[in-house]
Amino acid sequence: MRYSKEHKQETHARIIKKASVRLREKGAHGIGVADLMKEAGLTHGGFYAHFDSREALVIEAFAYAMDRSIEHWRKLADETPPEKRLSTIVDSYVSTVHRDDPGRGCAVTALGAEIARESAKTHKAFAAKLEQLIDVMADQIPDVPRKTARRQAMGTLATMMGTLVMSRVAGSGELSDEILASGREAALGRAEATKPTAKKARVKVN
Amino acid sequence: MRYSKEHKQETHARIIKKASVRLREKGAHGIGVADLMKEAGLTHGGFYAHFDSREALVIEAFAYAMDRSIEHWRKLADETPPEKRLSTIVDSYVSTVHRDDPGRGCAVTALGAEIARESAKTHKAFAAKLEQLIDVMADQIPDVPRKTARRQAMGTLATMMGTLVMSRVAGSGELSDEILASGREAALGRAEATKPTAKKARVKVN
DNA sequence: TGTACATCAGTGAACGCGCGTTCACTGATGTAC
DNA sequence: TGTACATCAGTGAACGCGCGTTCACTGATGTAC
Repeated sequence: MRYSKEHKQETHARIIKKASVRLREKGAHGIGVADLMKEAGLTHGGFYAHFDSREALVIEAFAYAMDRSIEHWRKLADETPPEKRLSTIVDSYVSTVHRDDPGRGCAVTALGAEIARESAKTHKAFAAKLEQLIDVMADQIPDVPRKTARRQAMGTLATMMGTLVMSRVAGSGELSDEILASGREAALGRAEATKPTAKKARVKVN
Repeated sequence: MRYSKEHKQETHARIIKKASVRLREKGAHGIGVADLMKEAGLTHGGFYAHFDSREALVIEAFAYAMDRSIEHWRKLADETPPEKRLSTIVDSYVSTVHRDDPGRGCAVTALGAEIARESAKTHKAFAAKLEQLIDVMADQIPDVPRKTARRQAMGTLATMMGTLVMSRVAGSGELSDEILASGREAALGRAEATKPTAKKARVKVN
């Protein structure tokens, strides 16, 4: 063999890493194979030594992005006392930093609607990673049955993601900041509201 | 003049109407000018008698879709007693019918992430319509100051939109249905929680 | 009312361009002796 | 250790195709007389 196995793997990983950033920034169809390879310091011809097709790269790059999110959330949770874990994740997600840097942010908000229209293969891969994301979120909700935690996690995630999409649509002015603030409040308010004591209080008024 | 002014306007409207469906279904870049014209029963050459560019059509078609949403929400609200208006809108939005028919659904969930990457012109048009959507939503929240209503509206909208995006990413199986149920609960739970009495109860536990 | 002309929405061929993919080739490095 | 050979990651030209846009033309209908 000309190059060591590691060499090829390293190149492969580099392509995916750079692509995962640019695809989140520009959309699943917003950047071409040639430019993606250039990002990795290569020419376009070598692409097919690493991937069967452009679509295969999109799938791998997406999975990579989702794995980084999952990893990031787990790390945030590890560094935070249990009762503050959820709010720490929400605060880091629903932020101007995240809004203004989609390339290193959540792949669901950046690519979700587009991927939902792709081939069944791409779609399936995306759905599997979303399920993992829900699980990590549910892990941060203590003192309730798993089913409740998952339900809670889905609701909170939906608020977080919807907030980010809306804030990006709104640009980066006053309205956008207002949306972020409202979304943060909505996500955390509900999180608070379903803690055991809070839940009791909420039930009282329904 | 060959045709009456009305004739051209009718054709123009027909192109936009059909395009607004197909663009929501296939994405802002998912269908070409020729196919869009075919949808309207025309050939592609005539396109530029109606629009300066493809982008101009996307902007008009998007605005049309948003206007239909706004109209639909207002109509739903008119037909519903005040205290049930918000939940009626949420129920119709966070539904399998909406999830499975993006072409006739909310343009923000279908195109939001994509449009956020477009030219400033497109982006601005989108942002203006989003603001209107927030206003309509805020109109359905009675008994609180306008500012609170708007904040509440943004949070609820974020949950609704995030839920729909997530459910579409999840496909149309069990997970997807679970996401819809959780999102509906999250959106409505919060709406309840911020009614005057509920708000008081929630403050108590914070 | 009937006829000649002007208008312009709509047609369909053609354009230039960018994209995903293919392919013959290169040359640095691992392997065999 | 040194040399000849084999491998294959990476190169860059070329391909076919679809797309947005342009343009010369058409022909149905409104208008002028």
